[in-house]
Amino acid sequence: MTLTNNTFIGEYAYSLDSKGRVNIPAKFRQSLSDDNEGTFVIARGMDACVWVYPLIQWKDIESNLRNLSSLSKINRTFVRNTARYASPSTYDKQGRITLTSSLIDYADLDKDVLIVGMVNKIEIWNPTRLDETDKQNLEIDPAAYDELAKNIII
Amino acid sequence: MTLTNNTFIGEYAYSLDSKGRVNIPAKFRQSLSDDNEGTFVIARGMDACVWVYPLIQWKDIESNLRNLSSLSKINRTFVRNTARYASPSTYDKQGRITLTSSLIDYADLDKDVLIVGMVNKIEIWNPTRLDETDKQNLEIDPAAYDELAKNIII
DNA sequence: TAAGATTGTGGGTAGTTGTGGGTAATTTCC
DNA sequence: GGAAATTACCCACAACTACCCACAATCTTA
Repeated sequence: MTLTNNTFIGEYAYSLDSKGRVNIPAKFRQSLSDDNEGTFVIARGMDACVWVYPLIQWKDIESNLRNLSSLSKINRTFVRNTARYASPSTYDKQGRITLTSSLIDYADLDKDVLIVGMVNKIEIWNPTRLDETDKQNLEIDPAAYDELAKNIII
Repeated sequence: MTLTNNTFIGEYAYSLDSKGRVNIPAKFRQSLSDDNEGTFVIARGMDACVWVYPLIQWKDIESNLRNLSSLSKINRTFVRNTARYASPSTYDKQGRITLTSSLIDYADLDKDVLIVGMVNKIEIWNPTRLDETDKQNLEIDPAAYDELAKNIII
């Protein structure tokens, strides 16, 4: 039942325990290729959530960051903000990763969390924050959204 | 008799059992190519129904989503809304797939369901909801049909 | 028309998955 | 260098899911 390697879809309601651990859904783990070595890289999301990349995917991002010249101010800022809060996390025998308290604070995570598959990465949300973000996104220009949808036949 | 591979037409009245399983019509299963690995991807429909894609069809959508950079907010929203409610489902020896309770709620499914072939995908409806949707659609602007006629020969 | 094959539906069971907590190893700090 | 705190690893259990078997209704074929 594996789709494409290192690809994640679906939504799961899990819980963050007192030690800062969250389960990675079994379906996501099955999709991981071996060269990820059971390791993810967790980072700040652009929205109020935690981004979780499989190691392989992150290495790709790293090499892209490497190509951004630090001569440009926006590049420096972007690279700094991306790299600064990122950290690797290997999952235990039960399939859980440990989040840093800095990221738990950033995403405002409590006991109940939502794990969302974002195709090439995973998002961890406080359900309330995700609701709020959803509502804000209703204000997105429908024309721009349609334009995007036009290029993808669903 | 199979028409084209991975192509679905016709309507079937089946039932959703207490475990959330629905049968995929035998005719639909016969049309599936082997590279689908007996797997569908179920997702939220644009109407109040469940969309069921053969794996191959979904992989196409997935690879389009993969190419959308998450730097852009509209891209993130689009990927999230599409991927979030999707989930793979392999059919069992009897040819049934299991629906998630989230999708059963969304489509307001009860025991009796209607399976509708939509050419490249399958729809699962609550019969009452489909009736309602049909009635609303009678009010479609004839001009819209004329516009459609430009794109398809029937 | 009758026998056989196929198809749709229901339910039992064994294995998997999510979650909590305990203990040992490691790191930090005085 | 040693105590305290933190982290990593392991075990246990309850809930759930996937797999299997059974049977009745329908369709096919001779």
